[in-house]
Amino acid sequence: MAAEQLSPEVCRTAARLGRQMEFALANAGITLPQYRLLSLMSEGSSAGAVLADKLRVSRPTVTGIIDGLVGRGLVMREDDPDDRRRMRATMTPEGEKILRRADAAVSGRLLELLGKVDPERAATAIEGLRVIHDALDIRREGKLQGTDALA
Amino acid sequence: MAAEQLSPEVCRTAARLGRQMEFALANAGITLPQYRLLSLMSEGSSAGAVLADKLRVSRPTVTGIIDGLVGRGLVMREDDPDDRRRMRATMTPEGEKILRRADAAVSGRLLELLGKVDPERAATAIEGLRVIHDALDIRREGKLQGTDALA
DNA sequence: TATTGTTATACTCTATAACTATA
DNA sequence: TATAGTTATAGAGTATAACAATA
Repeated sequence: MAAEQLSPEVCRTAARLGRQMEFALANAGITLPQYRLLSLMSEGSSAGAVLADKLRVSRPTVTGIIDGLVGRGLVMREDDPDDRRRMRATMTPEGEKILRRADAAVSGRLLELLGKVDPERAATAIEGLRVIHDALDIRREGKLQGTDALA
Repeated sequence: MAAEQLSPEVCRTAARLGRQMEFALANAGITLPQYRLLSLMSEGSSAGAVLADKLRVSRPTVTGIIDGLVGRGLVMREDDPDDRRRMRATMTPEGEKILRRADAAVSGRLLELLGKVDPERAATAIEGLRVIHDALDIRREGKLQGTDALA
């Protein structure tokens, strides 16, 4: 590191990568925000406010994404018996199936992409994503301390 | 590499990263698609069809993004004297300024994020993005061979 | 009073189909 | 005929503000 500011190439790569993901996911029949939401649900979160915080989107946005997923039979809305203001979203078997298909599509796209560079460098790219994963999780925990109980 | 399929964590990280970029760019007053388009223009492309191919979006989508940027004074539309069907988009000084601000915002967000992990691992993450950059560019050249003359 | 989720509304991005102007 | 770009239209994701129900 030690860099004061990252090169534009590196910055823009993070932006370009997202479009590649959209493409891969379209083949799996799902959008990027839907993929993010299903991923989060598969980790155990379900209450709307928690999902919104973790995804860093507004609550109406979560309502909309869940509407779409419910409409496609990938998610079900349930009442929370402990607090009747709350909603709980749970994945249907179809939802779990499509999430696995989406993971495979993204994996395929990344591997295809990295197939064009030296294998050692490709390994660096994958390890780099793993690092970013850890950084995002550390950050999420920090930001959300105190609300985790709702997950 | 050698992996048959990448772990869900790695796949989903690529999806989550995009949302982080949206956030950083919002602080700079720009959207992710606008950032992608301005980035591409700063590399020399300007004809609409070429921008659409490189961004991998439809031509009407490019029209829309440029409409927004023109409306904000960040881009100007010009006629191509050589072929009057064609449009050429050029960045205004404000456009260049906001692109630099956007790069800085993204850089700041990435560095802040990676500040939470071991410096050596952070360096791996940045190097990984550089690898992905190269892979994307190699792919872009392959896909667009023959149309490059229009850039 | 505060919180959860939804509704109302508006804007951006996205696509496909149809159109105009030019080649 | 073919290509460049736009318009028309529709759908998804995004936000803020306002609301109802519950705590």
